[in-house]
Amino acid sequence: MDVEGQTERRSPTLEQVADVAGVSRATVSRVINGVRNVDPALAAQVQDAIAAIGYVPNRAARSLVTRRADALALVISGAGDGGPGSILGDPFFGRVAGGVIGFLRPQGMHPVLMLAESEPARDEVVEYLRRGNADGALLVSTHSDDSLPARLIEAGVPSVLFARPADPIPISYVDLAHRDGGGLAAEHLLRRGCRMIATISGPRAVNASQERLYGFRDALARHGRPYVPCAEGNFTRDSGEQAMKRLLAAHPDIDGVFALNDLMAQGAIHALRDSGRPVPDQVAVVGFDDSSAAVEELPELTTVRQPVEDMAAEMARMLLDRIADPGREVTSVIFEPELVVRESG
Amino acid sequence: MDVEGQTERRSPTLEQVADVAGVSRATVSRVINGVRNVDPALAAQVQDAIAAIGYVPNRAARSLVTRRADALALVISGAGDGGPGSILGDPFFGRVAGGVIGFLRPQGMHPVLMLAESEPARDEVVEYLRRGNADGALLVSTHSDDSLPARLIEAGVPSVLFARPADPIPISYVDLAHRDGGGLAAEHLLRRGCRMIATISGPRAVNASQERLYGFRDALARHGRPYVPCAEGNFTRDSGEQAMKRLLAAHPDIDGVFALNDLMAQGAIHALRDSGRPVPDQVAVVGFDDSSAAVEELPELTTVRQPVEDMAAEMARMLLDRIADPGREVTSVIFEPELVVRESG
DNA sequence: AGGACTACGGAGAGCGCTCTCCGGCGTGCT
DNA sequence: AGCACGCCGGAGAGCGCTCTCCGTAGTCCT
Repeated sequence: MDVEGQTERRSPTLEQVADVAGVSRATVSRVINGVRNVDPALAAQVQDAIAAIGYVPNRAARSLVTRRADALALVISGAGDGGPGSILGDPFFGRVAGGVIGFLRPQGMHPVLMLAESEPARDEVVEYLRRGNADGALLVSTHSDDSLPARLIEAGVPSVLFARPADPIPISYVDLAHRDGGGLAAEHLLRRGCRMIATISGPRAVNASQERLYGFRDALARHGRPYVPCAEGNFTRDSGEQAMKRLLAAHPDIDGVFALNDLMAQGAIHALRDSGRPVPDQVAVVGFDDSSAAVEELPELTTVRQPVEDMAAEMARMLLDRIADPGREVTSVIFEPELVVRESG
Repeated sequence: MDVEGQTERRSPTLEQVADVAGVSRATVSRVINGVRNVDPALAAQVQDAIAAIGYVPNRAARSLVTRRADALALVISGAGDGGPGSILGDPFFGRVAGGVIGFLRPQGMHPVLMLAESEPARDEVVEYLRRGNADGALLVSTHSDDSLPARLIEAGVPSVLFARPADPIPISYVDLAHRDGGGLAAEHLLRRGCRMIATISGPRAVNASQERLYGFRDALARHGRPYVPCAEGNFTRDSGEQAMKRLLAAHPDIDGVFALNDLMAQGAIHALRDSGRPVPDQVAVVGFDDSSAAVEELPELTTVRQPVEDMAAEMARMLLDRIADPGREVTSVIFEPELVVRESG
């Protein structure tokens, strides 16, 4: 018993296929990659040989010569405090991942999942990509002051962002017309006849939050409502509940609330219920995202839909384009939000 | 301007480092990989050269000779109906991914995320792994009749399962002592003095569901309660709500409910509230998992905690062990659940 | 002091694949 | 009928790295 022989059972190589098919390596390679015309009879021989010995191309060998990893990194950057799990638990990332995978899979690619919630973690992401472990990065940042986009550009790694960068750097991105979304929410609340409208915002550092708020306030201002009270949350359910309590303490007559995401909207609804203000009868609540959280709890949320899966798929498409042609100009695609009216407002 | 020159700006190679440092490639390789003793003075020279020209090792070249991809696949198998997003939206997978990443990252590894919710998708997973894109698979199956574990073994891909396989196949896994968890829930409800106890189960095909139920019923039987009504759900919030309604219709006097996961428990609570039975005052509800859903909604759930992150980390550890030493026997690690008492029961 | 052993750097052979270059043959045009 | 061109298969040179093997130098034991 040769122990070496046991473990060294190697998978068949292209050369073996060539031997079996009675052709050269080059021809086998051409058949596999579909480049140039190969005589149909020869091609069939090659295919038979491949099937006969169960050949699968070796990715490392191919990568070595093509200088492509045929892999993308999906980087969740600027993640929070509660360890790796906390951020991934957010259904938002599930939607992004789902959209990315849905697009990539038909191309035989799969994303490498990376978290970059600390500075050393970000170093590692850059290092990983520089090594050629992936051909590019899909970046989902939770903080707008994230250094990663700039660092990736500097390292020459093709990248596409989900949401525009805070600083003007030459990088492609997809984004939502957040202001329009805020406007949609405002018009809806106005249409419902709300008189005392308040908002629950996200952290100031989050650009999307600012934009939604801006669009909301702007629309209200255009209807002669210059002042909108605002309490700051941090996108968690609990923070929404706390924010709502603060708002109620200051303005007991609130009859309309715009929360900048669904989770905070749910929290707000609970705070309202606790204080004896049924939703939507006394207070209308509008969320943002149309995440799964919007329909998981009653009343189902009226919310501004963000087509996250489509945006994620587009992001992947843009990155693939860019990898195929690195010279191409950076681009951006902005998606339009949509109001989804349900029970809460 | 030579266009070729533009795009062909290649990253420095080990050979260039060797030239700069005035040593051989082998020595540079030894310094980088820390094998054998290298004269400290030479090692320093090499390190300086690496820093000077910004060298990073090429992963493909290394993989080619070491026959290792230094990557693992995290496969979510048997996923459901609602497209890629639906399953990833489940916070459970976020916890698994978080646990895996938390363990893998310190080793410089990152999981490749794959979905295998259809037969062609499973084919692709096998193919992907056979190509050597990853050294092994971390498999999270939602259905016990999943063919993937067996196929991966057959393909010689080192694999570790989250939850034991339905059929006895030689594969390593981590799992929870689900029966003990069911027992914990039963004893808690008994302790609370519940008289009419019902259960909301998951799909029959899910082994974990059967086990939790078995443990629950067994504990009840030991206390002279041979019969426990059961309505079947499918682990979604809505199915829990529907199941609860069916249970109430058949047994209006229910005062204790054990739902086999938190989401269904939340749904049950809503159904109970809608029917004018406050939780926990009239009916005690116990969930399972201690997912983020358990505390996102009021009342916060009394539930059986499953240490998913720890289990996922252990799974990664086991897989790495197995890859390092393929001859090693398959093993299993069973985690103990823990009762977390909150407001709902 | 001589021999054997250890320590450590260098040379060189690939790992499995792609791709350029070359050559032979068949076809169409003059 | 001769020549040029296009089509397609084969040969061979690497891609960047690791690792075995070898040689030299230093060390310890008898």
